[in-house]
Amino acid sequence: MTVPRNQRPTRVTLADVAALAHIDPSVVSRVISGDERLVIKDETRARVVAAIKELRYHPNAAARSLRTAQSGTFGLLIPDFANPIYAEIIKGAEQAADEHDALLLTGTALEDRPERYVRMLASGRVEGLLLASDRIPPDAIEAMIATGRAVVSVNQRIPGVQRMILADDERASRIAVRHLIELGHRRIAHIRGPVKSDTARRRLNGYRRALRTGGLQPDAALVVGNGYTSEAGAEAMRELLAMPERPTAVLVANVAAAIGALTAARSAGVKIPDELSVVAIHDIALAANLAPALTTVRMPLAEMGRAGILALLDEDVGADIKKVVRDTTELIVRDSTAPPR
Amino acid sequence: MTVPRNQRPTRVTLADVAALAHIDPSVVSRVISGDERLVIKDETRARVVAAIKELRYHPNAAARSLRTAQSGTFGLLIPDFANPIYAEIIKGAEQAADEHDALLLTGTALEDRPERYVRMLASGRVEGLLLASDRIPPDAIEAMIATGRAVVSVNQRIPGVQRMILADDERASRIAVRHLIELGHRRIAHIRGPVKSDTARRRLNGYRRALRTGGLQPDAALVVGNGYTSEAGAEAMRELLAMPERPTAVLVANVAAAIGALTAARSAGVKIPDELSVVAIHDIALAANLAPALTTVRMPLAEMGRAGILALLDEDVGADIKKVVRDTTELIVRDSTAPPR
DNA sequence: ACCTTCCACTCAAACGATTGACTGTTCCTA
DNA sequence: TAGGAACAGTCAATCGTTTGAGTGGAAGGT
Repeated sequence: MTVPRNQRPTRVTLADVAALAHIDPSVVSRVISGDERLVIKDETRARVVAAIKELRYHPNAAARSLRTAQSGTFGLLIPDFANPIYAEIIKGAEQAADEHDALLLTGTALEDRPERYVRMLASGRVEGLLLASDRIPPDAIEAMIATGRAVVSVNQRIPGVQRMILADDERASRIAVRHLIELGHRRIAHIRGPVKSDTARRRLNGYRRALRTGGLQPDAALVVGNGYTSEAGAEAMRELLAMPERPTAVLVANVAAAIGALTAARSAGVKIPDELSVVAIHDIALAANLAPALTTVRMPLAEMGRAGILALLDEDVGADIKKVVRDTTELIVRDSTAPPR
Repeated sequence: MTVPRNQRPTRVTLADVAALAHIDPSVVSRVISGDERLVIKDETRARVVAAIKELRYHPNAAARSLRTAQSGTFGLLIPDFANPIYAEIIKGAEQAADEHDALLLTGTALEDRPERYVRMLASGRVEGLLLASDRIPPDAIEAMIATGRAVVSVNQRIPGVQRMILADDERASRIAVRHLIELGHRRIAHIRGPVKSDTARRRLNGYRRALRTGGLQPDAALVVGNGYTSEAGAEAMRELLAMPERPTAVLVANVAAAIGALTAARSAGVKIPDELSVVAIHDIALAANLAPALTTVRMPLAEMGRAGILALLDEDVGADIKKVVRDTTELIVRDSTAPPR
């Protein structure tokens, strides 16, 4: 068996196609781009199409990009691929990009090398950047904005970024807490996200507001935690369980933290939901497979990814936007919440 | 507050830098690329560097790419971002790419549009492609190979792809089954992956071989399942639990399936590990947070991603490779395995 | 018979960086 | 003191597409 030696038979170019079709390269270019103003005989067009097919011609992306100053690629920065909520954001963004014939280059914002992403923008490799990570140093943010290209943050506010796609975090918390109050809980704790996180703050606000709306007095002692990781969630749960008067229910600000919290509760022999109800923000497929299956508030993650790409495509880079995606925020009741004993 | 209007002050080019430094563009180019053969006064070099800094010059990626015929970007195709094992592969690949100043464009192989990825290769947008998905139609594979660019499969064999990075799937199964046998199990089942999957087949082989090595006779009735999803795992577990004479232990071919299997067992009221030991292939952070914490065999996922990128960087596209990454394959015992009652 | 319009194309200048081949000084050596 | 090396750069072609501006002939109107 011989390996077909496609040893780069000198790349096929527009000129090759044009020569084969006995026509000027510019016509081939216009045929490919579907130029409306092109007037051409059907027969000639057919010759061009046939030549493209025969030579398996594919336009060179770099040349096109150089000429048009567009790369057809957008960037998306996330903190960690292993966190399933970003998988949802990526899916939404990828699909939206795909629908607009663009590519999506997703990367983790390696804290030590933020200038990589500034370069991506400044060099024109990507036309715009979606920021879904809160770990980008302020000076890198500033440098990104300074490139004059589209930069949009999703799922968070970032100082200096005037265009953002947000979910209604407050409302998500309120929905969750209302559920717990309706079940009869009075002593409701909150495992919150990172202190410096914008979403964590908004979820905390929603938690407080919902308590008051339900006629309960927020108790600062019942707010613990400082992180969106399962380790942070486990740590916070241990803190709650060590309290002299334990809460009967807890809202966890993020599903990753909730996974750790459930594990910590299990280790401590606490029965869920009998002794403690748990509800978390973010619904992912995994939630149904936890023990017990986790009650969650679904957040429009994929929708935010999609909206982010649409915002990048919107050519008006100057205009500020603050779009809140909310339509699919809803409570999904599973087995981790029940009335208090 | 006025928004700084970086309304594209007509892009900064090499010529601008050269003009500011009173030198020829070619010198600037050579300074930037670190050309060894360039002879230049220290003072001149300093002027160039200062001009670059002052203008915030960043070389245009498209122009460079057009001239050098290199894009500095590699592609990685996965079936699904939500599957945590791919997060590991991505991490390894991204880091390796980063170390070589390359970018990684990760995408899901949307079954309906495989030609997108052929185009990515053929248009020169990516220099090489890593295939970690088994859902790519054969004709798309063929078209990719036909571009003459580097294509390497990771974690699987793909017909037509002569370069691959594999893990030792057989060995992973053997390690897992040996563990079960050492615990005293005699009736050991296997929840296998997709029938057409290469890795699933190799894991099945390892399972059979380990049974024989342990003096046990493989029983075809104890091999169930056909998928790497949690749904498939749950379904397979139900099948096992419905058997008149239940197994006392099961090897699940993949951690996603294991998650579903655990859920199904829990729903059926089966105590793990008391009534049934479960061990799965692939170790991910989540495994420690399942109920019970899952015993796994760690596979070198990140290492495969890394090795894949290195293979793409290896310019010799013609040479076949079959590299097995194995160094980190090891058993991680948690709470889901115990001696049979 | 002359002018205009339409048709079906062709021409050539960009886009911005890279790179092999030169050029014009000094300085040294034989 | 002629010849060559070392120095410090300059020149210009090239990568492959896109796109505004042109061109020559046929058809149509007056």
